[in-house]
Amino acid sequence: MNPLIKKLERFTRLSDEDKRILQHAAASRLRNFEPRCDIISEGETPRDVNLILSGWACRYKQFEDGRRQIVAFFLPGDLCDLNVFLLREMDHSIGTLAPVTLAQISRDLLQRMLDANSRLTQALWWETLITAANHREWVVNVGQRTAIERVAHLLCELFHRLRAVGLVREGGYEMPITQSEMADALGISAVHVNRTLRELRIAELMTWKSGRVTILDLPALEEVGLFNPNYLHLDREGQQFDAPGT
Amino acid sequence: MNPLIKKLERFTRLSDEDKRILQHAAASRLRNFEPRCDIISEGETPRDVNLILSGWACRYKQFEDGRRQIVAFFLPGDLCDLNVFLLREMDHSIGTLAPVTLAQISRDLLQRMLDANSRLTQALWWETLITAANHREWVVNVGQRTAIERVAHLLCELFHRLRAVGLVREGGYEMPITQSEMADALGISAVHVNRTLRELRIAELMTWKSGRVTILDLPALEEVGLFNPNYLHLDREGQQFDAPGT
DNA sequence: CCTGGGATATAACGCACGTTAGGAACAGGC
DNA sequence: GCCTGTTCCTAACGTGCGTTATATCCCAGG
Repeated sequence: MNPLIKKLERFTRLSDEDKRILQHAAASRLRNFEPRCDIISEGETPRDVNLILSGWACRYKQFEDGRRQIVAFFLPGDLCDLNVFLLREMDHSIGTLAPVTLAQISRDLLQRMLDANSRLTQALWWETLITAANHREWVVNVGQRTAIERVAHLLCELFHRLRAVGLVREGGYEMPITQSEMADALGISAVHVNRTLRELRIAELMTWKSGRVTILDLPALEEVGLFNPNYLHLDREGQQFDAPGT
Repeated sequence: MNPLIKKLERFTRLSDEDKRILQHAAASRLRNFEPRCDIISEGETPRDVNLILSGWACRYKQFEDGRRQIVAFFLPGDLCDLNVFLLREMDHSIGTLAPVTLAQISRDLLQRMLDANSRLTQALWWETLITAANHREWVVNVGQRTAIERVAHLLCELFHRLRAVGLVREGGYEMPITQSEMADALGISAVHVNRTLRELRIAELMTWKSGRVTILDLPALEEVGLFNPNYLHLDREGQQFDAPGT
């Protein structure tokens, strides 16, 4: 099933018509990308909204001297993103990590979807605000947390987000990235990521081998990472829609 | 003049009617806040959209152990923010730094403004996307930059943003926060902020005394901070509006 | 004028993390 | 099977920044 529908349904009730429209959009212009290649680069003008159907991608910014910061992960069901409507040029890049299949939704089609359906408009507003909330938590993560707190926090975030689209099985999930990429997301060195993972492994909170993470003790891991899932806003919200202005 | 209008006009042309509506909204329910108090706290349900008319505020998140991360500064003309429409509870707090005057715009009024005027709707979309872009740059700032790069980068950001609303005079601006608050925004200690400011002062790039920052050499400061203003999207954009779907 | 309290300034010391280096494990190609 | 490259893992050493402590400045209040 379309992971975007799955995700949006956590937030608002979608009619059969809504789902049909989304299904149609997701079927438009499928493309496949290799791992570690750019979907769109900083400075380019965005043309389409991309909906990730499978695989992992990320937003990142890179300095000329080679330093790189990943500022968000894209998982199946994520839209990347609505900048296309408004911003003349990308201020960051979007690249794949694992092999990705995505649907390119043209600005035109999306505009027609929004014009015709105010519930979808609201749902996409919601997506945008959640993205910003996620960015804020990442600022906190790299700004205040210690290395072990950061690693634990990220593992918890991925667990919750992947569970929301049905990709957690047997208490774990596929983790198709390298420790070095994780380091770029957390603002610490790859060596220190490795040290930190060892600590978590020894504490029997999680394991990570052959591309699969298993969470052994979620409450304990959340405690280590000072993790509060409220910023993901994954519980059903948005009842406000039906009665705006109360 | 209303700083919000000034800011939005950098992005799109506003009709007299648009301006009248904005002016009206900004006049609704004015409130004053003392320095260092919360406008809305994490966990609360937002009721109004607040438009900062004068003074400085910030978004922040705080841990129980006292650590705090400021994730964004609000300057005059900033809206804080559209979460009110969609999110049931705040995942962060908004508090003042300097004394603040703001206009509380009710959800009701804002909804009517948006329904009646698609150009304003687009302009607020734009505001939201810029907010997210700003958050991303802050992730990069705390994740990758060294202390001196962070300080320089923040000083440059403030310079550009304040200039956009007409608050830069004689190559400098009012800086109504403490070094300790700056430390919370940059993810470094207050002591190290002080050390770093000394370096910038000795290099004759800037001065900061009695609540006023003067930028002595902007190009050099931008170079130290690896600063690229593209993420602020302050140049006129949004021509796409008038011909969506091209 | 003096006094108190917060902000700024600077120094001394410690540690969490970065850097460098190298070996082990693993995957893909032939 | 072998070769080659990438990722993982660990150890040793260095450093940028945190912590603690104290002095100084500045302004508001009396």
